[in-house]
Amino acid sequence: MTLRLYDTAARSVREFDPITPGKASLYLCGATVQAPPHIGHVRSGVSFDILVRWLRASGYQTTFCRNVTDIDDKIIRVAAAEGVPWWLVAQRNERAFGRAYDALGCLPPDVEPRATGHVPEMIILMRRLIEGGHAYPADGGVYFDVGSYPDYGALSGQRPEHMRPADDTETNDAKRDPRDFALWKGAKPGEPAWDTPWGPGRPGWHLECSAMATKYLGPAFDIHGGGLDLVFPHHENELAQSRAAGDGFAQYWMHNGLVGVAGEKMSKSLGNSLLVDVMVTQVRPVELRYYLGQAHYRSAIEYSPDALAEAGAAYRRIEGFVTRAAELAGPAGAGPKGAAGELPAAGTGAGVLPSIASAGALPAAVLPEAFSAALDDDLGVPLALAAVHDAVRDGNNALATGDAGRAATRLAEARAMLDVLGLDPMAEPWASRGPDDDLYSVVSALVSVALAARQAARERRDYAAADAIRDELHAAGVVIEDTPNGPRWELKQ
RNA sequence: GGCGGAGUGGCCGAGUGGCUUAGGCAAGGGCCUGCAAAGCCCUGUACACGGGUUCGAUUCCCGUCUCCGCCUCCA
Repeated sequence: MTLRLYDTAARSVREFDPITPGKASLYLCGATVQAPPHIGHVRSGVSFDILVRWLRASGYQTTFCRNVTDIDDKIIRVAAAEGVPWWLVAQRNERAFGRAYDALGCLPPDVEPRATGHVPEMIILMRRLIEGGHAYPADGGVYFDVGSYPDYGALSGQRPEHMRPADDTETNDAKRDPRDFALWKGAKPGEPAWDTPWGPGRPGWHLECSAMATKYLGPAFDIHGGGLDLVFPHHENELAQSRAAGDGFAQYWMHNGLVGVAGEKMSKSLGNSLLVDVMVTQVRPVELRYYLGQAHYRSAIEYSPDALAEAGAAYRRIEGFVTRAAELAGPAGAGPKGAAGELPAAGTGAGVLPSIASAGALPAAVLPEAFSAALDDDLGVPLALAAVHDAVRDGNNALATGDAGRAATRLAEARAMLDVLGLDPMAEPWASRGPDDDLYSVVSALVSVALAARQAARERRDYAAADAIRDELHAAGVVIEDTPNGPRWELKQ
């Protein structure tokens, strides 16, 4: 089974046939750092993070480039409103995006270029376009001549003749045609500017992505990704300008579905943004990742607190199995959570699987066929998660019947699958405090004392006392479970 | 006006021309447990509406309704 991906340009699923066998290159339109990220932004990040992990797990040597657009109209506007330099706004929001990606467990890209650092590359690209008759300088700016490029509209299906004229067309009569778009915007008084042969100004949004993508991935690369809302005009314009300049550019265009709230797209102007910084204080980041990743990446998500809570419950079921099975597997597979001290080290011990994130390892050997087939089919995460749940159920059965060997096998499978999805509870960044933690050892000792007292009470059938101890521990955030091998405990929240 | 997408059981969410009632959450029943928690087993209902094609359609086609995204800054 080979990887098949939906290509927006082809409007169909295509077999992935990379430019260089064994390698994959991916450019993702990342943040325009004009505001802090909301969960729609990180849904895109999570979706393509899963793609990168799957490409690597499938053996592709993958180069992942995710840009930062650190100059645009809104950044300038926000800075002016606050009376601070534009770069202060850009830096602040870039940090917030970085926090959000990290919090959601998105692997860092191999390259994360900023637009303002690539003006020379943009100048070169503009010069090529002007010399080729596809662009023209006018009134301080440089514009792409849509009429010079017959394939314009190939990606989005939009035809220039059908486009609604922009409302502000009359205010920009430098353009030869209303549909022409700015490659470079001429400087206005008080605005940041970079020098070019055509005068000072700043990058147009589309140009920078073409310049950065081809600089780091080559004139032709494999996959270009982004949110569905970027298909037109942004990606259409990128494609037009790069192809017009003679570059092969992206071979596959992938777009993730948007996250809606109350029937509307999330957007700052509507005031309905669910900011990641706020969300992660209300829900565990790993559960937020599960929620954003569980639906197919091309589906629209309509946010609701209930749906988020359900996703959290589903994840906790998976996590519960992994934690309990790892404890049974012994120290080699010991979980990050509070381990029940006295459990016998039964089983073969699954050990700690190498993480794709850290080692680029290939756990494909342990990946169930159903899982791989699901992801190969245009990243079918929903079906892949069904395979995870199958392993969890069977693993729980094994645990219940004391079949340690089978439990260990299922644990290994589950963790390998979860690693591909960035959801392995025992891998970075989800692993929580464990025996290495100073405070943990104190808590562990205290809980052990309490559990011993509870056991004593149970043995003399003083259940009221035993339950009182359990309730008090519970109130303190320590949850007790009695197992055939004795009580175990975990810190919850 | 143009382009694209969606309407699935209480909820989230896959998928397919006729056997997967995907999977999860929630619910009910049972097992286990001193009780609880966790876990396991079992159970239920669906495919927006109206036509058409077909031996047969939730899945294909047409129409209707509703919704969403884009055409302007946007993941």
